[in-house]
Amino acid sequence: MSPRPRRNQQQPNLQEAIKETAWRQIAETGAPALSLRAIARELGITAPAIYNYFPDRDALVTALIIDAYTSFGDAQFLARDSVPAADVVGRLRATGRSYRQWALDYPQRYQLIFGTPLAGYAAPFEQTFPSAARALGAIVSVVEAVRAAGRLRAESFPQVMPGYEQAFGMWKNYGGEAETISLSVAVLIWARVHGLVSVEIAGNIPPFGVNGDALYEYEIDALIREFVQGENHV
Amino acid sequence: MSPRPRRNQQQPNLQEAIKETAWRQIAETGAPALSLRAIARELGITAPAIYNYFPDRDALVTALIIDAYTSFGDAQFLARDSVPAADVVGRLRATGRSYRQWALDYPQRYQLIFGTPLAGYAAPFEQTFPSAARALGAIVSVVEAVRAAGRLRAESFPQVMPGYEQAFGMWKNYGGEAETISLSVAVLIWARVHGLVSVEIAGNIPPFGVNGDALYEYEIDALIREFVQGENHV
DNA sequence: TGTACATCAGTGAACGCGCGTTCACTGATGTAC
DNA sequence: TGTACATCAGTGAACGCGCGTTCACTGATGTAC
Repeated sequence: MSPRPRRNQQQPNLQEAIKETAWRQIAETGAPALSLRAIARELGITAPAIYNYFPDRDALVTALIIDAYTSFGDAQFLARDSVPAADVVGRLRATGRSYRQWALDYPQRYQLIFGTPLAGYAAPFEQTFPSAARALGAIVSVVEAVRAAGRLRAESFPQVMPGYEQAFGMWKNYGGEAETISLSVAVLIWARVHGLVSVEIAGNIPPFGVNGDALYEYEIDALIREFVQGENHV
Repeated sequence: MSPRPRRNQQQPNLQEAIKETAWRQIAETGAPALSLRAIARELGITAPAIYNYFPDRDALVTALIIDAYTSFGDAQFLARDSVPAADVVGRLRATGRSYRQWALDYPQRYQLIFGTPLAGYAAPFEQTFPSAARALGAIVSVVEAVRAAGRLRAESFPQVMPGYEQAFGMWKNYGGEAETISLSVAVLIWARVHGLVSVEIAGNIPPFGVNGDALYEYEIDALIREFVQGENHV
């Protein structure tokens, strides 16, 4: 009962080809306009063939979202782990930089997971949550490391919101252990970083271009100045 | 040649009724799914009747965007002007609070103007720019007032990006006079505020609820701490 | 090596749907005399 | 006050389109003997 060899020579991995084509279309016409028939057309197959790989359109979207979170999380952890664990500030900086870089590299993916939700599509929570929690867990882990090193300055930071206690409980299963205060601070850091990045990506104002680098670095410095105490230049 | 009285008793102002219905539909099914036929159905008229008020679907969307910017700008200036001009910090605080409040009051409007752009729709720049510049000009004017009072702390702030010089030139026609540095700082402030608000609105994480107030106040305090010097409590 | 058979990825026709937009029209409303 | 006329907001039918999804099918591929 060995697995059957591929039959289609042109598209050895149709499942992947479908997703790649979907991303290209999302980049061109936006996620809401994603169309199975258009994907099939571009791939030179007929639309029903897609149903051999995804039960329906929503399942394809879900797969795209999970892939995006996974790719994003990979980039986050790769950046974090490129700096020695002892250098907590360096890790915070690297993770923050990586956040923007990934968003600039894959703006469509970024918009799909963090932008306006798709109309008529509700992401199945149980399916997407693990990859989402893992991805956002990188920043949490870095903040937690700052706290564990006794260098988190958050005395005046507002208490985490009650509604988050439950989410935080689930978080621990996928995103790793962290004190509540670390999660709270991470939410604010995430919001700041997301703000700059989404403004830069959305295209509602002129692109930041190279100078976006300087603005972004300034913002990361401001975050470190505000939330980290002790020698900040390693 | 006096204007003709209304003929339709049920809908004395159909143009407005169309826009209101459009907003309701955007709230329910998202802006990309906005449909003239669905609007007509809800209003009890036929779809072609809409063409007496808007030349096509895009024109309706443009009108909605302009209305949203206008409403947003009104709220911004109302908040700003509720504080005496001499109290520059109070004005910054009031404008910042108003930003979030308007977004929470009208999340669909907020998403339409600041969220992911609509696929296949390109806002006609000349039509939307004035209301957009005016609306965002409120924050700029407040930062400029801080600067004019000699209290803007922005020595280490990165220079404004070259691509913005042109945009800034146009800005002055609609958003008012301001030094380049004030615009630069305003962009960052806007990005921070937008980050928190869009995270809160998008629904990708649990809602902040009442505790969002505390987090938002913290963020405004942080901005004032960072960018304003002198006695900050008036 | 050769033949009969099972698998199953992809096809092509068809379904019902909602969409934006056009067009000739109608009939109530208002105006001119 | 009464009548003929002009206006024009809204109608209803129709267009061509693309969509997601179903279904019976086909025919190349692989397997068993």
